[in-house]
Amino acid sequence: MPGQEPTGGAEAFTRWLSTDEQHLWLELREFLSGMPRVVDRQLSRDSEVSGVEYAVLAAVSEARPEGVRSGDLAAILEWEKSRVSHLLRRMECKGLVGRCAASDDGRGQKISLTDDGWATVRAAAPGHVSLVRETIFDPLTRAELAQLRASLQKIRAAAVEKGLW
Amino acid sequence: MPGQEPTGGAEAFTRWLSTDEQHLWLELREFLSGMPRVVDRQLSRDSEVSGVEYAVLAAVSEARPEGVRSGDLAAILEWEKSRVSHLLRRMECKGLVGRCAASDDGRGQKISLTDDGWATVRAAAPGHVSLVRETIFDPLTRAELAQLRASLQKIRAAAVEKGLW
DNA sequence: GCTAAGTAGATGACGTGTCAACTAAAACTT
DNA sequence: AAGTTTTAGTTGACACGTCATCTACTTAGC
Repeated sequence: MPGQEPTGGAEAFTRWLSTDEQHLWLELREFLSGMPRVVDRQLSRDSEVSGVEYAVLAAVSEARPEGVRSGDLAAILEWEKSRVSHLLRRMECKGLVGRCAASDDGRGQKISLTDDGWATVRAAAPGHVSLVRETIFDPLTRAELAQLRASLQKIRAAAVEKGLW
Repeated sequence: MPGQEPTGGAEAFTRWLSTDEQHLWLELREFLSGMPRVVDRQLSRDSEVSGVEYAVLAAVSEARPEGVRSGDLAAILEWEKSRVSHLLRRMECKGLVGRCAASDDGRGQKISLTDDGWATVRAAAPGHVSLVRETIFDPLTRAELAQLRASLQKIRAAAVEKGLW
């Protein structure tokens, strides 16, 4: 539906989408909004964390044990710093992560998991991985997976080139 | 990073992700969070609407001219009713859509575009379609597009089967 | 050393999505 | 017709992401 000529205007040389293209774009849009919801739902049904919280827990759990700088976390996750900051505040309130002042830089903190954070990520990981495996890796052949990855990379590259990624 | 065994636990028979699988899953996650942002950014840079607003405008613009029921809108967009309701309220404030009581059903309203809504969607459509074409349809071959669509459908089907879609 | 520029991160405002609870009108039941 | 159940849609609380702005520290230039 969004991709078709809006009834009435024929002003410019826009190459509107064909019916086939519209179907794919629709499928893609549904995938973009639906898939994160699926991940979220599985996690908050089977554990006490949301998808984004899990991403943070997992990232911190894989960093050096002294803790990670919140800026590094933002880089790893490819998120905005403020997004990380907001989320860390909420997660600190829940007792999932702890912050302590960085020794070398008076501005930053080292983020690390609390015992609760560790317990939570350990409890959540198997279900999460199973979901990913059962929805992504099991239904597709190796060739399809490779092709999928290549296509996503091409799309991303095109967006990067337009300066919008 | 989320998909690997959380250091320390070897309790259960979880089939953790291989390095290759982790890379694909990472690519996919970046795609899931990055792509909607790309669409959003293009729209709010070149017009006065967000991605979700555009989706509503486009959907309403293609419905019968008397207007659409908000529930139908939710079905078309595959959104929750409350999401549609919230968004319509905001869009009504901006003067993009109008509501009038449905003649046959005292509960519902018919949603339709205001002149402003029409002008907005007509102005935004070409740029939006160009973005989609240039990031999705131009970089990929017909075969890749067909394959992409098939893969997304398989993934979605697997999620539906798990009752999480 | 002192000022200027840059960096780490926090914060507030705002738009957005979700869930659960709610209101009111249909539709069904007997 | 009165009561029950569905259905349409709204609302409020809350989590979340983005943007612009702010503070405090660090670094570079002189």
